[in-house]
Amino acid sequence: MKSTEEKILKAATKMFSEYGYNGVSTKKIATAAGVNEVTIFRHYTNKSNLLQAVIKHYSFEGNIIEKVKSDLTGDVERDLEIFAEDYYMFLVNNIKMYKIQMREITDEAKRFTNSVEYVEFMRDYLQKKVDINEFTGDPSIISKGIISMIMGIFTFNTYAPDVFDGVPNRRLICEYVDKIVKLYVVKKRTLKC
Amino acid sequence: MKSTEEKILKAATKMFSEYGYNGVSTKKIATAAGVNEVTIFRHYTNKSNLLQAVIKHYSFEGNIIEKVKSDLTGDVERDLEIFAEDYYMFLVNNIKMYKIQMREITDEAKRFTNSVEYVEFMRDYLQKKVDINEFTGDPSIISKGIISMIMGIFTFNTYAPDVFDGVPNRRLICEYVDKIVKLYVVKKRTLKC
DNA sequence: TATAATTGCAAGCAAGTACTTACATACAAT
DNA sequence: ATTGTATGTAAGTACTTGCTTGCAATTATA
Repeated sequence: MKSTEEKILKAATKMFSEYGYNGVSTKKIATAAGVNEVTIFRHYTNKSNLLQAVIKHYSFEGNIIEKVKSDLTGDVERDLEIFAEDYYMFLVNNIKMYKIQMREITDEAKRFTNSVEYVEFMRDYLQKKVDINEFTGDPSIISKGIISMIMGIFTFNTYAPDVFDGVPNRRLICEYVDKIVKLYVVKKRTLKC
Repeated sequence: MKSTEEKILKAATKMFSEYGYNGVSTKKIATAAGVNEVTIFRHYTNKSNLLQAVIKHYSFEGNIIEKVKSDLTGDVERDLEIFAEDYYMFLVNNIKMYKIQMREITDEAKRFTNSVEYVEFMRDYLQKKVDINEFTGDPSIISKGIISMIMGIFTFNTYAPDVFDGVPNRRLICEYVDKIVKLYVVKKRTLKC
């Protein structure tokens, strides 16, 4: 059984992501959550505070660095795929928060902080592989390129899937990772796509 | 001297892109435009209609297909750079509309229609180059990859520039185009970045 | 069983919103 | 000089919104 706070938080996340902060009323959020409007104010004081709670709740939920750390194998080629896949799944799983961040967070420094950490972590990983001569690309550029590509694919897929005309996201991601492998990984294996 | 309608349209574009449709009042748009609120209703009937006018006005302004057609040289390597540069500049020049599209257009089919046309045009261009053996990549995948990469770079740069940590957008774009040239262009020239 | 905490309900308030109406003013075309 | 057109001003209407208050009902705890 879900607690009242959870119900409110879940409904708020859904409504904010669909209609935007100013596009939905506390009354509607309450209805969606199946609680009385007053209950929202009792728990979160005011509407703005509720949005902050939604954002805060998300940052604990989606710890992508821990996830990728536990997935990595040590093999550069495989790990590049994992970096791409994990980041893509992170966006897919947090699509509501992605939309909220796009719309409501006005402070740049607080937006996509997960992505900032992720790209730094990937850069450091690749640098180590460069040091032991397993990888020849520029870690800073490659890591930023990978998450940019995935963000772009995800953005189009979310807002204008027509652009891809049926070509699946993973195919595009795989093709891109393949290019990097071909050009910069020392011991290449077979191509995946 | 700008006409009243232009002043309103410009102010509305700015306000909608910054604060969202529901985040700004007609009163505020009027003040920003330096006209009386009533004048807005006389020209655009209602607020929703004003948003439509903003979107419509933009679709005439940013004809990216005509632009790239006149820029293309026939040389694959150079033209790939042009496709990338023109699309990037298109996004930069229309950043306000980009934000409005993200926030306010709920009908997917009407979002990023320019990009849909652009990617089709690029795909057809590349297919011709494949037919005459100047290019060996998959036109459908490569064209979608290019605009995805640029969209991703632009998205991060707009919403979370921290991700790039000072690395310029054009550098990332150039690196990506270089990869495609290296792998798929038959007669390669020198590298650009 | 008694007590405390959580929630629902009804009413309301102050402010803001989109939009309207009526009238006055400025200016350009005839 | 007159007329039509575009704009400003002032006032107001009907509605929504965020938020509060008081009280009753329910549930959990002791």
